[in-house]
Amino acid sequence: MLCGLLPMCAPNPHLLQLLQSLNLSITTKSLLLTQQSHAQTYRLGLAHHSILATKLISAYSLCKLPSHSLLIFHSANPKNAFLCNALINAYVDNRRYPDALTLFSQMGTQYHVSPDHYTMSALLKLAGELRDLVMGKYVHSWIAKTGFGSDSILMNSLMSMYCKCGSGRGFGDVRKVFDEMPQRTLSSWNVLISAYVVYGGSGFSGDVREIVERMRIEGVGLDGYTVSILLPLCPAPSDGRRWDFGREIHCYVLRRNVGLGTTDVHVCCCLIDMYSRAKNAVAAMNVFDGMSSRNVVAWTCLIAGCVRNGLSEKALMLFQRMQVVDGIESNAVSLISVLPACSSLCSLMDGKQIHAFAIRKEFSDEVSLKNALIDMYAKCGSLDCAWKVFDEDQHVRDSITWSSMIAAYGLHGDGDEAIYLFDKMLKLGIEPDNITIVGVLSACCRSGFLIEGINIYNSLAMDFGISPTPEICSCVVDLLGRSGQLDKALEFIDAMPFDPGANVWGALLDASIIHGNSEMQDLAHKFLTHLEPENPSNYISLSNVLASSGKWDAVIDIRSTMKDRGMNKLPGCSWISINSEMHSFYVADKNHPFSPQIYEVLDNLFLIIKESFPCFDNFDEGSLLGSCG
DNA sequence: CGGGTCTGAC
Repeated sequence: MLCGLLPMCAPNPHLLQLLQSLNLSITTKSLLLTQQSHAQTYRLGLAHHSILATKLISAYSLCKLPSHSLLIFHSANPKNAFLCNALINAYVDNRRYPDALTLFSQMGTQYHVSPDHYTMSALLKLAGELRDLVMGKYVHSWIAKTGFGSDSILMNSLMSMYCKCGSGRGFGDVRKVFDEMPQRTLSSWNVLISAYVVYGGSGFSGDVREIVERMRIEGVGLDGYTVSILLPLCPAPSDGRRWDFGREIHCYVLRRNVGLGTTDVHVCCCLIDMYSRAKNAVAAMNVFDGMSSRNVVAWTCLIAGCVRNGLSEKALMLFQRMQVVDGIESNAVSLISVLPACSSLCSLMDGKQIHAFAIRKEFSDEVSLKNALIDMYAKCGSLDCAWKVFDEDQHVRDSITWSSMIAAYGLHGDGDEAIYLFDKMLKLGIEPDNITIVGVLSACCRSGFLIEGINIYNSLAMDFGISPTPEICSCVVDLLGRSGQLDKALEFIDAMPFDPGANVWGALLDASIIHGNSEMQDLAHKFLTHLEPENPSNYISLSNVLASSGKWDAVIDIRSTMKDRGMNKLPGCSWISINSEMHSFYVADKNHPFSPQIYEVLDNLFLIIKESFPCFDNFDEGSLLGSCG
């Protein structure tokens, strides 16, 4: 008997080795390692081993293969709570919620296993995902009955559930659990702060600051999670230039080696993103350069940051380096992030290359990527390609896809197609949002469709339940203004439910310039320079108008005001790439070798425009050139 | 030497 017992008690070297290899599979989420370990269990005759099976269920779940987890579950007998809980979690993590529920209900009846507090933790996660407050409260009462209220992790799960299921009064429940917990961990504080972020509106508000201050008083330090929750709140809009919480948190990270300083990819990504939003591209770059290892998210953070700050060439260069230097493949999100760089450089070739990569990687079912491609093609001048992307797979479309294509037609001056598509979208029962409306209204503006535009605007509340946004209102002002109804545009501005922003006055200024209304010009200019005293474009546009009508005294006034305030307007520039050669043009530029021929075509185009659009009658060539500045 | 909470790019 002794001989038979000994091998059971002594640690089995094969078992230990397999456990280590499985732990590695789990930390690296490697399918290959998981499969190798799985094969080993058969070779060593350990396929029924409960501990190995539990680990394998988790490992396959992390590789997004919950069906494989189920096979493992079936191969292990008898069932116990470890196996059941691991499989329920595998289902929840892979969004197979009905399967998770079924297994829970079968635990007692079919497998004769009693649910324990780990099961309840899994159920809380499930309730949170399903926003099922009834299920969540069921677990809460189970905890109260069984006396597991001192299990901090379970209580953290409970808070997290209330946060997700809350709908309005959720925060009160989160707070109550937190206040009544006998023992808190740092994670408890982290859940509390994320709940404040969910319910407390935007920014580094007073409530959040209060919690962080309380953590300081109670001697609870921040960890990588805390920092990742707080950084997206910085810089808060209310911070202004008074205080820089983002930088303060960065200093804390460096001082206290949070997440081991610059090795925590999560923390670094949040820092890069924070600095990018604070318009500090240099600081973002420094964080990136200091990272010991980078993944696709880190690269994408930096690329998106460059795009956000107008560094499009840099964004494209980084995109290339990510793949060539670090050997990291881009995913759908990184492609979506880099596409606007192609748009702002009008680089159709770069955009097409990214599109080709997406096709090779079979990302074609990612609707957000499709939307980004439509937008890119439209902005790079290829309406045809935009349409092809829109048209190809009719199942992969959401309301943004429609909005993007409508905006694309608007951008290219085809108001008819834009309105046709808008109607088609409505007929298919797809709900427009305020972005869709801006797209279709600006299409109306560009094509001079006053009646159609106003009709859409008037039907917003009734037909779509959309209330006007500042952007929508500025479209209406543009619409009325361009068609010469300047007084109505002004009336509309007075009746708007919020203070008109710079884009509203800008639209009115453009319209009054087109229609030669100097009174309205002055009014719009006055408000515009009041709202944006530092924007040189606002002065230039008026100065150009005054110059074209020979009012040189007024021009000198404006120019000297600009000089006093140290304003410099970079001259506007257009460019086009023909046979890989870049041709660029400034206003009234005559430096191009083919300048005479180019102006001849321009003159002819101008005549055609004048004949086709009578509203351009008040427009002479001088003011056309002038307003291009 | 098994299963559970909180974090990132569009």
